Amino acid sequence: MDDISASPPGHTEGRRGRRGSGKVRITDVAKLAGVAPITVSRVLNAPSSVAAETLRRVQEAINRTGYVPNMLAGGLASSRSHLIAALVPTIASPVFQATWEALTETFSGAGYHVTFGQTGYGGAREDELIKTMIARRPDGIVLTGIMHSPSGRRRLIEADIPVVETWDLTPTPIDMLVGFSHEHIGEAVAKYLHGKKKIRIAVITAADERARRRAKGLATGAARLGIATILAPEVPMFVAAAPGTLGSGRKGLIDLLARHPEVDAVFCSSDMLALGVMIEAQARGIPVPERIAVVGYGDLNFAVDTVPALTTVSVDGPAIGRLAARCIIDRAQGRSVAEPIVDVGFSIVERASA
Amino acid sequence: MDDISASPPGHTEGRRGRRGSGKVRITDVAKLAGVAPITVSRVLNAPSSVAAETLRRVQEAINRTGYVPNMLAGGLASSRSHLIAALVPTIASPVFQATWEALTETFSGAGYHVTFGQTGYGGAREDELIKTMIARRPDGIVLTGIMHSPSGRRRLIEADIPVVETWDLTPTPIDMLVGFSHEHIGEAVAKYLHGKKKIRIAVITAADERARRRAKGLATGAARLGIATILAPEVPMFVAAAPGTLGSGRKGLIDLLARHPEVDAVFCSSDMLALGVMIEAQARGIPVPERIAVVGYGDLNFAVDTVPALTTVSVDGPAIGRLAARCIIDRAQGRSVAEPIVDVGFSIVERASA
DNA sequence: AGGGCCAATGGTAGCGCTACCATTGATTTG
DNA sequence: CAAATCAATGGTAGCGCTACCATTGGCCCT
Repeated sequence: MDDISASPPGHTEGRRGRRGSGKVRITDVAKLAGVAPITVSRVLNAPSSVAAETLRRVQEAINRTGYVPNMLAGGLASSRSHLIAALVPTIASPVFQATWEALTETFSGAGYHVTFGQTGYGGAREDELIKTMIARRPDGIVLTGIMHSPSGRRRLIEADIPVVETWDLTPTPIDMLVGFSHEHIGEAVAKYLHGKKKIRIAVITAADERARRRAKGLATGAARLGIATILAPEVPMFVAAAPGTLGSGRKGLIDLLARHPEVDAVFCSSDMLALGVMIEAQARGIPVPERIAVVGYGDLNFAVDTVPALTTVSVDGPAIGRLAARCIIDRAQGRSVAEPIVDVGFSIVERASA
Repeated sequence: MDDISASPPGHTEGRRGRRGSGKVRITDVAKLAGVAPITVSRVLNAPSSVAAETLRRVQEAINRTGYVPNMLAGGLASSRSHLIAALVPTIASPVFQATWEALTETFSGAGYHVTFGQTGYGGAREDELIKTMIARRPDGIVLTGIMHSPSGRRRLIEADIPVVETWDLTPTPIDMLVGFSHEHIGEAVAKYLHGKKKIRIAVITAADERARRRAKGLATGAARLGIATILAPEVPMFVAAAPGTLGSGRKGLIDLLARHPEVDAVFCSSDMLALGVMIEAQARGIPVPERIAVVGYGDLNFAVDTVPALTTVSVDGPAIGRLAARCIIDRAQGRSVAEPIVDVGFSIVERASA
């Protein structure tokens, strides 16, 4: 009872039975520590409910054996997988980076692991992905944008898992929501550029639904102010796979100037596009912002270092991540979520390019 | 036996017993289809072993009930989680993007889901992360770079899970390896710049171990060629968290020119840094490549569109991803892996900047 | 025709963990 | 001082699935 006899750090003692991984299990640790398996479980999941001396003994046994709990088994038994599924267009998009970082960080602090599933910007694999995600029984699901597909919505609702939609706004979320209005951004940019005496505003955008809504907002705002907009056709290259690239920004400006030489301002759907526009402008000797003003979106870390420094739309990405995580954690702990719909807003960061 | 009577698409029939998710289980589907649970399991996991008519009936039952298998239970029972853990510095780094994309794609095609764990560039949380990853019993683990920490190596070996190390080379991998030599890259760049009559080469690098080894390779190569190098101290900002930024590239060049005005070439540890260098050079009226040549690393999608177009080191990222996935898939299927150590090499893409 | 073989399906017994209730002994309370 | 309370621990019975080994019936072979 008080003798913790060391056993050789368990392996190759002939795999037991017909199945099993042949690895250390909770019962092995329990035996070594002279307690019941459930006590080891408590040491791991609710250490405050175990006596100090017992805690010590069990922890020593864990170290001695190199025990690593099997979360598949734990999750199955407790219906808590400690897993969060995040559906994102692509993990590499710098626009969302800060959000996923904060999300991961916040969840990690609460004992959850975030796993990302990539839907692609078209959202084609979305439905299939939701199914495979639900198959792992996550404790929460975070979506990028609003889930539009009815089948996807149904699946999520039937799965009975807390869901947070992010980076957008709708009066009818599936469950919870942390985002902002893309239409309002467009309108605000129109107003901003109007204030800068720009009257012929164009848009260069990647084929992204939310970007398109920002463009629509711009058109609405401009119309209201009585100024012209030129909604350029989508930049044809690089559009599908990823957020806009430097190259498509350059091509966008070339195309735009060919068709509408009178343009005096461009609203880009990402800072990378905006950088491309400015590089092309510089190559052609077009002064920014005097001749053409450029506004980006995302406020990426390089925006402050471009020449001229980029005026851009900034969204508090980390806040979205933190709040989304909070929503799910609160829900998981049985607390009711005070604000199931949060608008984090946005701001226009004025620099030199517009 | 032949009557598939519809039951109301199961929910809210009062959660059974004291536990359980209250959701459709495999037995519910089996009952509805008039078969044993194991047959439903086979429909899902080995459909070719089931008669066509049975297959049809079971699939209809699955659709009717909206059944989504519980992979926690399945994984526990079969010791196959269909999960792959990938440890990466940060998911957002554009340098690795193509690799993770190909990796995810290849695994996805074989029925695996890839989950990413972020170690941070310092690798501080690495050990802890490995533990939590192993707790989910992945069928394979993919590492970015070589695992150096002895405790990490031990854990991985004891876990008895296939491991692939990537993006680097070592004669003593834990298990399998797909990468290339960073030293050789440095040497090749030295040779390349020497061929361009550059004799005072500097390095601007992020605080990344592999980047530092490329710099070392450059020094080695330059020394062998009898030309000078200036190994600049690390750019002090943005260094820890992420790959180099545009801003740190600009700062790097400023710093370098202040201390070593004679510099005639700069090797950057990432294309983003290189872009920053070129922007700063342009702002100062320094002609690239005539006065200073710039070489990047990564061959990111914007490299071809910078002004001047960026000469950079290209690595076949997708190949690394595909091959790493193949290694693990082969191993999982009991096949022996023909080449457990693969050197994918690299190339220098000559454009205008050097 | 009898044996062997194979394709298709099922019964049973776990996988490794935790929820749910005991149970124990020590401590408090009226 | 008996009853009630509490902190600490344990026994039992699953969680939902699949490995393993039958079992069944049809087909081929000699």
